[in-house]
Order: sequence, then C-alpha cells, then structure tokens
Amino acid sequence: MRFIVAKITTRDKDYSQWYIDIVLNAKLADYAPVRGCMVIRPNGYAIWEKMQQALDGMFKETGHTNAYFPLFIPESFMTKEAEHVEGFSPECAVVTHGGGKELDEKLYVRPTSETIIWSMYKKWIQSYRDLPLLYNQWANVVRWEMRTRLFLRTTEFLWQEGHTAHETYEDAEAEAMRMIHVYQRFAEDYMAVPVIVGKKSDAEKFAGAVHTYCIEAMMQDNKALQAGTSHYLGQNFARAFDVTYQDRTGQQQFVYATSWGVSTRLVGALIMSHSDDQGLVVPPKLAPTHVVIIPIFRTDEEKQQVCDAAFTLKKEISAAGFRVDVDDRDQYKPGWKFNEYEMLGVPLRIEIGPRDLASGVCTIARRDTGEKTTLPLTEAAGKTGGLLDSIQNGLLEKAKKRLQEHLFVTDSYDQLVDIVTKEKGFAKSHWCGSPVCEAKVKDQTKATIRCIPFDEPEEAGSCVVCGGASSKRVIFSKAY
RNA sequence: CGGGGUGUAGCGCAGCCUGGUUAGCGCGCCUGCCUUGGGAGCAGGAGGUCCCGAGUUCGAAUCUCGGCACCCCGACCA
Repeated sequence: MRFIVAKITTRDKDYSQWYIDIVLNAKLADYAPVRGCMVIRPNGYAIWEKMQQALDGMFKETGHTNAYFPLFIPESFMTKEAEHVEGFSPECAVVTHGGGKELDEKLYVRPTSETIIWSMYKKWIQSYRDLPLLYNQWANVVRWEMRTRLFLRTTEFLWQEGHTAHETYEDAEAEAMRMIHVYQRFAEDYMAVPVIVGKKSDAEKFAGAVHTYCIEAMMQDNKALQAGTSHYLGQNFARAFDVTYQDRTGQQQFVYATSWGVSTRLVGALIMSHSDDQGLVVPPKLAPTHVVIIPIFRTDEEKQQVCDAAFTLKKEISAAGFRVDVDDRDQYKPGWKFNEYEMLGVPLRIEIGPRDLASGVCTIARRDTGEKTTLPLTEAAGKTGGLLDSIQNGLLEKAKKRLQEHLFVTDSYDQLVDIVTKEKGFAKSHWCGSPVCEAKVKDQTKATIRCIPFDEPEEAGSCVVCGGASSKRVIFSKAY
C-alpha cells in the first residue's frame, strides 16, 4: 500500500509554500537569525559546489583566472559612476564604525565589485599588451532587499563575478556574448534547465551597463527567473576610474569592459524546475550523491548477507565513477528511507533484500519517473551511467516541453494581459521599444519584458501596446 | 514604510474570551521490546524565562499599558 506522509505542501495548493517546504525538508538551507539571511546547509552547499566546479572549469577553458577583491568598498568609489550608485545605493549595507571609532570614510559592503575592481585595473593596465584582462572572483555580496526568499533573494548571497577589460568595443562585446552563452550551456547541460537567451530592455539592464544580456528560465508556476546576466559596460567604468591604455598607434584610450555573474539563486532555479510533490529532484550532473543503496533485512544473518552485497555493489559503482552511499542504519525502516531519499533528490535508489539476493538481482528506482526495474546484481554498476544519462536528458526534455507549452505568441494586448496575469506562461509579442509601453504593461499587470530573445526572427509587426512599428517579438512575463 | 496576522517544548498547535492544582496535545528526540520490500506498534522517559518589561490582583500564559521580534500582502531587486 502506498502511503504518503504529507510533509510538504503540494504545488497545486500553494506553489511558494511548496518551494519553502522543499528547501527546508531537503535540508538545503535554513533561516538564519538575521532577517533576510539564510544558512546554506551541507545538502544545499554540495549542490552549489558542483555548480562551482562545472562553471569554474568553463571559465578556465575560456581563459579566465580567479582573483579575490575586498568585501569593503570606500564610499567615494561607489559614487563615481552615476547610474551605478543610483542603482545600488538604496540597497547597500554601510559600515560606519570600526575598531570602536567612527570611520573617516564609510565603507560599503559590496553589492557587486565593479568599482573596487576598476580602481585596481587602473593600476594594472597601461598598454594594449596588458589586455585583455580576464578575471573572475567567487565571493559573497550583500544587497538589502525589502523582501527575501530562500536562495532566490537573500540579503547576503554567494556568486561569481567576472570582470574583464578589453582593447576594443568588438572584443568586449564578444566577451559579453561569449559568457552569456557559457551560462546557457551550463543551464542546459548541467542544470537541465532550458533558457531563453537575449538582451534586457533599458529599464531592466544592470545599473552602469550599456546593455545587459541574460538567460531566462521558466519555473513550474510558469513565472520567469533570471538565471544569469552578462553586461557590456562600454567605457563607463573606465571613465569613472580613469583607466586608459596606450593603443597600438600610441594613443591613450579608455578600456572597454564586461562583467557577468551567476549566484546561489541557481539552486532555487534548479529546485523550481524539476522537483515534485515528493521532494527535491536533482539532475545527476549536479547531484552530490548519484546512487543510494538500501539494504533490506529482518534478521542479523540477513543483514550480514544483504549488506555484504550492498557494499560490494557500492565498490563497483564507485569504481565506475559515480557517487554512491549505502544506508544500513537499522533505526529506520526501508519504506521510511525510500521517502527520505526521494525528499533529498538522490537520482537513483537501489534496493537489495533477501528475496533479491536469492535470485541474484536488485531493484533500481529512478527519482524522476519513480519507475522501478529489476536487474541482475552483476549488471547494476554497468547500467548506472546509462540510467543517470537518461534521467539527465529526461529532465531537460521535460523542462523544454513545459517551456514550449507555456510560450504563447500573441498580437492582442488583452491576450497578453490574460497570459501574464493568470500566470499561464510567457507572452511573445511585438514591442516598439518605447519605455512608456513597457511601463504600461508593468503598471497594469506586474509583468515585465524578460528579454529580447536572440533567436527570435526579425519580422515586421506592430507594438502590442501602442501599435507602433516593431521588428521583433519580446518576452513578457511575471518574474521572481 | 502602509495594511493584516502571530509569539506557549526542536517543529506544528490547543489553553487566553470567563485569572485559581503539577501548562497540555500531535510529530520529533532518548531507552527497551518488537518490527524491517513505500514514512509500523507498545511501554517508559527527557525536554518550558508561556517574546520582553511594567501594572492590576491573595494569585497572571490568561486582564491592562508599553516595547520587541517574526510572518503574510503591497511599494524595490540577482
């Protein structure tokens, strides 16, 4: 008899509560004593570490190196770039005292590191021979948000920020474009999250950027989540921090810049993309544990035999290159463990009991579909890789299908309002490019232009709001 | 900052209106027995500044006043 203990709210009943229940019950994070802050627990941090490993490898492949810049930024740095300070100062934490004395100059806790990094780039860049400079840092940042949500928006969060300096507009532009595609590849290949890649409208771009590229994902409630951004900063920060170089003709030029980042928000994106009412679902490439083996036994003698088989299998699976655990605790019954590992999102579960052992088999259950199959014990390790691949692909395909099914092309304003306000999905409509039309949609529906997709074909059309000329459709949606 | 709500065991709550034995229930936790193929059962046990402060009273979780914290909804954002 299948008996489900209702530990988590169903998605159907209350999607946000479901999300919170998953985070807490899968032990990914917990609320910290400080408002808006969270503790990332080992289960959650392990996923972040897997993300870091994959991304860091991709950054190294594209020629980037890691460095670390200070947490504290002098107030005078923050105010140097006009748009930047306007965008960030309302959400900054500021240190006014240190060592028991009031500071001569206040220190901002970094909300992002452009300013302090460019103050250093000024020292390090003199010639075109010093370029490009391709640095990345893994760090924490603080943004004093009004409303916070575990992983999606917390006062302090972990991220990676790339900051590059280039000779020409073309080089910097190519870098911004290259990195947004790295993020796309990471989202799809590792997270199994399909994304729409595009450009932000001016209203949505980063404070201080010339333009911003982004990847937008669709969560299971059909709302959008910005999963990564890449900014072409032009010469804005070079001018603010007077960073010039001598070019190939001997002239002094301002340096062209980019910055790009993804954060622990990705863990939230991962949860809301794949998990179900039983708990967390993690794609194998990011799963801290690939396989959990659950021995089933009554007597001590049975325990001995079954555990022998379980640990032998563990060795084989481990030797095949997968992360595997045996849970031989006897204070919990197998049924309890089944539910527990489904909550934790382990992709594959192998059950070995006396009956299996008698016929030399084991039972494998996959987390994504719940499907159980019986396999000869000798074949289990060999089949693990194929099953994990199948889960990884299955999750991506399922997410792609969901995205396609909730992406609506419309030329009617009423339909657009209907789609975004009833949270049916993304609306793809023509937009004339005017901030006024964009603001009208936002005021009336709370939905924003998520991005102007790269792969959207040019076509003559009229703005869904004002009827003015438009050459391309954009994505409207409510967002996290 | 506006509107609403909640503070009682690790978690979720009841008790408060109508003050009065030792503050209770479910889950979890500990010990033992028994069980183990989808969250078993029984017995025993540990665990409390009833958010804080002042007041009323013989007596306050309960009534009064003041404070604090957190949550939800709206205005800002990766």
